[in-house]
Amino acid sequence: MSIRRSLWTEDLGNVRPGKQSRSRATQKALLDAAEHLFAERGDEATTITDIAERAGSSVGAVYHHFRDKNAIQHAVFERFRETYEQTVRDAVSPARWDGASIAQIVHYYVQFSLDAGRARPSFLGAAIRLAGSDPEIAASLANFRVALDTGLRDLILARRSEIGHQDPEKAATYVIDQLHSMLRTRLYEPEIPTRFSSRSDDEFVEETTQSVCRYLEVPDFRA
Amino acid sequence: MSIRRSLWTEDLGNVRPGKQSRSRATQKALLDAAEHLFAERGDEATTITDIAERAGSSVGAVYHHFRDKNAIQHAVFERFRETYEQTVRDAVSPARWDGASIAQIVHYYVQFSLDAGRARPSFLGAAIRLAGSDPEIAASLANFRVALDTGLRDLILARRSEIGHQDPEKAATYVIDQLHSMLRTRLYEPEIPTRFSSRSDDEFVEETTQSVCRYLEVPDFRA
DNA sequence: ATTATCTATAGATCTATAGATAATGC
DNA sequence: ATTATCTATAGATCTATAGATAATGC
Repeated sequence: MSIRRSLWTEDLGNVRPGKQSRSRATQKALLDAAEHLFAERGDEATTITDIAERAGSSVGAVYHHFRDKNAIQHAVFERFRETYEQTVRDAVSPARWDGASIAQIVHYYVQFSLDAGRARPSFLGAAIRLAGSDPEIAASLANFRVALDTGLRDLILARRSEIGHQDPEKAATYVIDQLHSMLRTRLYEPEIPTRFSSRSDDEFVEETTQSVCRYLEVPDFRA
Repeated sequence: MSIRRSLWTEDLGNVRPGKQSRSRATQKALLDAAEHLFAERGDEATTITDIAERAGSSVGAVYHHFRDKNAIQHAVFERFRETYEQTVRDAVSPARWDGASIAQIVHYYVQFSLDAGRARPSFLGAAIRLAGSDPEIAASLANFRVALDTGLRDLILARRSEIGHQDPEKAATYVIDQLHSMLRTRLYEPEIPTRFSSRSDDEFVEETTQSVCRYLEVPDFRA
């Protein structure tokens, strides 16, 4: 039997809730395929046939599980969001950084971000490319960014006494921009290589930490 | 009469050399339209009809001037390249910075880049988006980047005696990455706003210069 | 006479659906 | 009996061309 439209129109989800164990496997294969293709060439250059082929499935199966192409895009992003939300919350939890200096926070935060980005390059990569053509996804990603930035900012400003810079609020904001701009360039923009990209991650972490510490005028103490 | 294919196959150009004065005006209108649309939504989401409409022209006219869609993309990039090449060469010419300190170079270079980017946002924006789907354009843009980075690096290392950082080569490379990552984020990535984007360009220039000077350990002297 | 432009449309490509077949689990 | 998958294809959209009409400049 073919898809009953009402099922899709009535509920708000992007994925058909499966009733056989096969469903989950197929859905995962389709989402993995879509995630990689979106990250590599973007959503517009990716066809339904591409996704089905890469997943070792068929076009019909795609439409059994997802209402339309837009639903696939949102499902890919939704999976990213669910996984990432918790990670971000953990990363900037004050408890995690209890007793750490600003230098230590910066050092380990950059290191962690590089490791996370390298572990699954398509993950945030797909989300960033989807945000380019879908305002709803862009808005959701922006919220994430605000949560992450605010968390980091609070961590830094809680250690305000370490800071020599005459305007700690402004300086903390600048530093967060610096970290995220440089991390994103290093991880997700291979089409325009940077000078520093030939150097190791360790050197990147080291120089970034030094740069931030000297700008904020905090002691570079990372024992 | 319709297009003679041989004209396109034989020559290597992307644009038909016009023989009437109308030609130049139509070509400019088409390239302007394409540049803006490519910058806003990317090349894949832009149709030939979109370009013709925005230029106040017709689909037939587009194909009179350009071999195919790919030729339009390359022509847009080519126009960017010709204009930008000279600007970049001027910007990093040693003569221009004769007698300037590192602090002054950084300050005015960032200021100049912001002004140039704001003056014609679609310009580099279109080139960056085109690079995402065209390896040839990506390679050309990468060459640009190398020329610009090398020029800046030479300017900084020619003032090596000002630098306190123990590894001037590494530090100069890092600084160039920092400048270009942050400029690009600030100018061309509106889908993911940054914390600092609510602050003025003047503050951005000021904090960037301070950050660079303190990291390099050069005197922040900008008289 | 040549060059530039327009309208209309053929041909290619992609999304989404129909209808048939295969697998699952009560 | 229900759910999942496949193949084949209708319909929409986009690129590129054909052929007719209008403007230019020797």
